[in-house]
Amino acid sequence: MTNLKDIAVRTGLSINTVSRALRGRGYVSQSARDRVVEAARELGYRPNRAARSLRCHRSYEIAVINFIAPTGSGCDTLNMEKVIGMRHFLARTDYELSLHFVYYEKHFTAQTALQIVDIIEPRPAGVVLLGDSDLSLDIYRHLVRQNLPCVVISHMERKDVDCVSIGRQGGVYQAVRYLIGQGRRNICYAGTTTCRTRIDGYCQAIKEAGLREMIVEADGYRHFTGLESLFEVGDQTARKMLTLFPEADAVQAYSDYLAAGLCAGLQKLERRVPEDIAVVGFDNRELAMFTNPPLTTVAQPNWQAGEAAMRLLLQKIENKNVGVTALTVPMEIVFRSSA
Amino acid sequence: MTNLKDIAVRTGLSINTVSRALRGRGYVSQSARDRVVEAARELGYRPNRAARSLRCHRSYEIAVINFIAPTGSGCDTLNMEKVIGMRHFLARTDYELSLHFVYYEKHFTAQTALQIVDIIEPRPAGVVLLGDSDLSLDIYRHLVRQNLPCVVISHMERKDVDCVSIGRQGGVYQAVRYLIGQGRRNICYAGTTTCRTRIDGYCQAIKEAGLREMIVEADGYRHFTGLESLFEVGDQTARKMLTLFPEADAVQAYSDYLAAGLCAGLQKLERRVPEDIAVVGFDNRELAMFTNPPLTTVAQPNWQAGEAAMRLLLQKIENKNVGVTALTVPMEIVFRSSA
DNA sequence: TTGTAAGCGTTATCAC
DNA sequence: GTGATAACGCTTACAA
Repeated sequence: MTNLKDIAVRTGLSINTVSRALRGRGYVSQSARDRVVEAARELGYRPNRAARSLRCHRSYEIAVINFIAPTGSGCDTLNMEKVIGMRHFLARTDYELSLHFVYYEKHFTAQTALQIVDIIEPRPAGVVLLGDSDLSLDIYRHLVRQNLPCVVISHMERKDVDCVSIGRQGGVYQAVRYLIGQGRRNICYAGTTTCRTRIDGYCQAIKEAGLREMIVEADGYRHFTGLESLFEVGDQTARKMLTLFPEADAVQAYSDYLAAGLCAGLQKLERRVPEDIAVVGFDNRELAMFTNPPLTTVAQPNWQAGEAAMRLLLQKIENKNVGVTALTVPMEIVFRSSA
Repeated sequence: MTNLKDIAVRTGLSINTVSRALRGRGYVSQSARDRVVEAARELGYRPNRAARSLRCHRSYEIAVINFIAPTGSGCDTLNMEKVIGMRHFLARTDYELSLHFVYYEKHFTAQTALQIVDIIEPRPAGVVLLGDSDLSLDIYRHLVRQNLPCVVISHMERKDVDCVSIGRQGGVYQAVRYLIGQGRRNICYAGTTTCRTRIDGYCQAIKEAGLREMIVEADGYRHFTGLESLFEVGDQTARKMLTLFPEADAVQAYSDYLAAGLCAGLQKLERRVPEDIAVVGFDNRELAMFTNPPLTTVAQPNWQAGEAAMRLLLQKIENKNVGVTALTVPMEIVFRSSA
């Protein structure tokens, strides 16, 4: 493996000068720099990160920690898209992205703590926390206390931690406004009512338009054990919705999964989608393209969220004095056929 | 951060002895060892990986390089599942998993790819190559020439490189046998005919049962620009299939995407799935749960493939003399309603 | 503008 | 059994 010494020998300069030339620091004459760069290219020089880290007391590794609920499917696609966005932002920088999964029980356990220790043992330059959980916040504080730059990608829009959040409320607000613009007047919201962000967006739009709030709790949704049962929940929710609000002509669903079930359920009940009832999904998962009809849905800007989180993290790594920053990435509606 | 020196000072031993005691190598008296271990625990000692790497000329990083076609959606879910399998296998080892993406253009040459790989990769302990491409093989040879342990997760079952492949042929073979067992006698295969593995499995089962080969080329499938058009291709393929083989009572599709389109297309043509025609998908993507009816499909054992690849890679890293090993991970049928 | 020398934390080699 | 000592490749004072 080529090292600085090889280049020094080749160019007849000292190791030191070579180092400066390659990093563009300090005084190096143009001719020396040119020779060094040329030699480095020819010899296929790649800096030894271990040596650099050792000398500089500094790591070039960014750890992404993905919290995974034991009930879940392993790892959410949407989170992986965020990771890809992060990786993309890191391209052409000196940083590596290392991927970690932490399986959590409901609360912070000794088990969780151990997993975290293993992850930060090699002292990453920074950490991105991914996945829904109050746990994220505990870990965030823990890491910050250790002086590790850290960014959370969060469900909620919080101002007290470094975080990037997806503008869920604004997304649903937009979608409902769109439905209103299409002439719908009896717009339901279907989903879990424990999670407020989406509902707040819905209520805001409904209120502004002077319409009636029609919220349908999707029973059993929170305690699902797999996606297939979720689909059935959508089916039942369709029935419930039409019983509570027979006049419904549109529905904003909590998720694409629910929306898919909702479409099927409504069709079984002889309602046409979107002619009789418009259905709007949430997340823009792959399946949104394959439902009947394909779903109009509020899309998560995963890629952008990942990029934004990484940009913020690098800022914090390179300038530790940056204050707490909270960003919100707006959602966008993807129009297909269901609304 | 505690280092060996701190422990040496604390125990009154030399750094060297401390190092040996902690690694369990060489001669160290029991009492010395006990004192060292105790002190290490108290001080919360964690080895400095950068120093160790530097000294031992050895990295603790495993790079996963995912080749991505620019037409694709960014990163295939199935590949990410493999990555998760790999990460899982790495838990509780000293290795990190670092993630890389290489987007290749149409006229991307092996040369370009090599340059990119060289740039993104500062000496990992090993490399896993992921994603469809002849490029993978060129890169594989390049890395092996550099003495870098390397494993490919491949579409084809090859014997000349270290690789883990998914038993596609066997998967389709099983599925067609299942269809035959269900009393189907006019079983089609629909998909691209340029890709032979699946077709070989199909033909094998058909031949063994003395049935007629009925292969339907899915026109336009190869040159799709997005998933939505794929859905339409399935639709058209249904039409074509019924024209060519009106007696068809089952079809093995090239992919779940195609199968989804096929189901919709067949239903438009007044055929019931599975009563009139059974449809079997391939891949077991998330969408297979949301089609109408939910797809019976040949499932990729992604997690296992990832684990197997990582197990093989670690073997190669830790014992460079291991010969070329090719593994095949069998596929399994997931039964839903479409067949 | 360039070179010299020290040191980051660890492990390997050797002498005691 | 144990302890000096010398690397590993790089960066940073500081000297020239």
